[in-house]
Amino acid sequence: MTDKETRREDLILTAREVFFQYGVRKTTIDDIAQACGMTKSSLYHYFSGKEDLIRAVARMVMDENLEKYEAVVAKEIPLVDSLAALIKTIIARQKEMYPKFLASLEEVLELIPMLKDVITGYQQSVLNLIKKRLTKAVEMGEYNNLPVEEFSSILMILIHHQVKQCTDPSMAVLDSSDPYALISLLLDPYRGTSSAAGGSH
Amino acid sequence: MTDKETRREDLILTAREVFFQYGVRKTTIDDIAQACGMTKSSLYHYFSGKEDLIRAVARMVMDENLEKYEAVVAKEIPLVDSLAALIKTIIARQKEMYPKFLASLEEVLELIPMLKDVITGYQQSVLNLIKKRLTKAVEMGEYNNLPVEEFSSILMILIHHQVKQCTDPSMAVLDSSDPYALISLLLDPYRGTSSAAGGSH
Amino acid sequence: MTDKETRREDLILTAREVFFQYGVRKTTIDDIAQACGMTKSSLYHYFSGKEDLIRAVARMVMDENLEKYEAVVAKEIPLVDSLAALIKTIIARQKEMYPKFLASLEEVLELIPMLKDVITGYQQSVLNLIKKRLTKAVEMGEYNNLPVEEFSSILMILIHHQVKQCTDPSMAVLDSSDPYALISLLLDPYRGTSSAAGGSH
Amino acid sequence: MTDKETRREDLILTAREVFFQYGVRKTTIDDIAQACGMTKSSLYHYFSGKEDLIRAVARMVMDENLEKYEAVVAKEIPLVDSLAALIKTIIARQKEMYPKFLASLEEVLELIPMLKDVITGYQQSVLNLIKKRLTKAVEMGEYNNLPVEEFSSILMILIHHQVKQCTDPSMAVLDSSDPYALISLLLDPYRGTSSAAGGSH
DNA sequence: AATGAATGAGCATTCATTCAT
DNA sequence: GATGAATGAATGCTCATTCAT
Repeated sequence: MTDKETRREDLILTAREVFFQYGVRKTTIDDIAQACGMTKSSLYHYFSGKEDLIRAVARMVMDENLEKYEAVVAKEIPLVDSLAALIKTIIARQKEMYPKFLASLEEVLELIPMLKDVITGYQQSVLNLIKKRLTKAVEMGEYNNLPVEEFSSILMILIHHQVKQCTDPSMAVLDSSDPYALISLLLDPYRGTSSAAGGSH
Repeated sequence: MTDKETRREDLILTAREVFFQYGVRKTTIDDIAQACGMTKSSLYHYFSGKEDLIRAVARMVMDENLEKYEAVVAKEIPLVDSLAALIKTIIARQKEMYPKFLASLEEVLELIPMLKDVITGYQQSVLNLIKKRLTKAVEMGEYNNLPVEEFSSILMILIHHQVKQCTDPSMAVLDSSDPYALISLLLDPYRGTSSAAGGSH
Repeated sequence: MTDKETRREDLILTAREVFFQYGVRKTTIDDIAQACGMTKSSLYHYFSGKEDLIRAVARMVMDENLEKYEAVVAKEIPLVDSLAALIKTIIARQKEMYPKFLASLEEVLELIPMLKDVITGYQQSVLNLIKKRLTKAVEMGEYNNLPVEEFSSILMILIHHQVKQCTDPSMAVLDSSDPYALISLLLDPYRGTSSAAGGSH
Repeated sequence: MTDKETRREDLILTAREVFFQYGVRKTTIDDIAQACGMTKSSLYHYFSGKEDLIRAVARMVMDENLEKYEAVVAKEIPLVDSLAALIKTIIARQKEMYPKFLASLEEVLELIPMLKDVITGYQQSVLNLIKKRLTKAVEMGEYNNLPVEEFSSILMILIHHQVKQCTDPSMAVLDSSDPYALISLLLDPYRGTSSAAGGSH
């Protein structure tokens, strides 16, 4: 990686902070430049414009996230634990780094509609992670008659919501204190006779 | 109601149309004034600013909606039918009148964070509608062991998502073609022995 | 004319001064606003943008000019005197009001290509003025065998050049001290036997 | 010529290409640097700034042109042919190499008013070429009573205009299809009795 | 009650130029 | 001799809001 590319990566990191602190739309090129300790014009040395900047940040965030989530789901633990761990990871990631992540994604779409494919692809990837995990659980006989398609989506949506809630607790609709309980609640009716079905919670 | 207050109500109606056609952020005071057949400045006689306008519209919309939703849930039909009807009503309301409703709510929050309480209250009201209906179904023995709290929230979240999807189908995660089937899927495991438990679907 | 329209006309007059002092491209909206004693934003109350402003000024200038030129050519004097008077009028107009007139017209075209038709039309109008006058002289037998088409164009081009020279004397190629002599030089070979052919110079 | 000077000449050649492809104003230092296969900063080793660059290119272009034009006029052919050939050469030069030449010259003047002397000198040189040729024709008895001064200027101006037209046909005022005919038209009245007066057209 | 007029703060982008290495 | 990095100044346009009439 050249010097310029390295610096660019650093700048993306900084930009990410700013974007997710103020939101994508309210963030000025000037804001980012200041946070980077340089002038607006200098920033244009590394990025062709605000869109380029947003695109880069979005890509970085999505890549990082997917990598982490895949690692979590890959662990050999019971389904419910696995999903609960996934939720916790996702939420932790938001809290730790991007308080306005999802709100921003929607803003991003408004500013750069062309990014829709990228974002949709990202969401599909997360959805597929869940789907694969459910399928595996069914194949191993831990669950019977589980409508994998539907439950993948339902879980995805619930996760999405909990992530949002953790960003803005005042919007709470569903008590997110215990993801494990929530998942159990939904999946228990389909639990198989296999002794490995439940989690170790 | 004074003359001024009556006029104000009319203006709110008009503003609502404009807000939900262009979205809250993109709508300028000028847009609304024009639609109201008056000038920007005149609008300031009735509203203290854009925030006041948004607040008023938001309140009106929420009140109207709640009234409609309550009427739907009040009907004496099986639970699943009732909930499916609610979803359909909510979605229909969006499509029919406010194609950008939800997007706008989020924009609103960004522009006027102080409105958060109002919106949260609205969502709690909808949630309570669902909770009451579920409770009633349980009390009537149609469902057993149904965790009302949790399922109210889950349903609320899924409705929220489906409404969003109907606005922007490209973001689809869960196939929304048949709300009835989805609800059945979730509630069936708790269906009681009572013959009235299921819907007439 | 409403108050706003009157004010607009005033602003156009001021804008004209600024445009032709600094040139169209170098003139900032801010420059004009300042000259008008108002702020940028206020100017946008009267004009939709820089293009609108330029368009308005261009129209005003062309209309005024054509009116004056037509009056000059309408006078019942010998051809050479008539044309010499036209040249003098055009030049006087430039000197008196718009030191950068022609340069600006070209800048205008670069900024707003859609104005090309308007400008071309203006030039055609001036050309037609000359053509009509030549034709009349031929019909009255003052000149014989005069190729009207060609000489109209040639005269037009020479006028164009002299106007340019008067703006920037350092670019002088043709001594413009005596337009009358120049025109005589070109037209004399075609002078008819009629005693009215020449001018009273 | 030192190494640096040689390199400078090369760079001027390249810069010329770029200037006349995009026009002087729209050409950025970066554009030229890229075309030269170096960076902006490096260019500043050879030129003190954009002005220096423009100046150098302008001088080169003028020198080249004058050389070519002199060669054309030096040929021993009838006057009208000679002038027609000159026009054709000038126009060809524009079309072949610098589609934006004249526009650029005017842009140049706007950007660097100090270049006015240089350009004026160039135009005087071309004018002198024409004057010399006319004088020679008169001395050889091909034309009588031809006002050399005036006609030199007139021809110069018409050439200038035709060159412009060939760049932007929409601005056409004078049909440029046949320069020969135009020149004949102007000069014929002064043709001498000498058999060599006319052209071989 | 209504309005025309005016405004200030805000923003993405471009480009010639400088300078340390 | 070459370059990457950094910069400052410039510019057209938008919009919520205020105020005198």
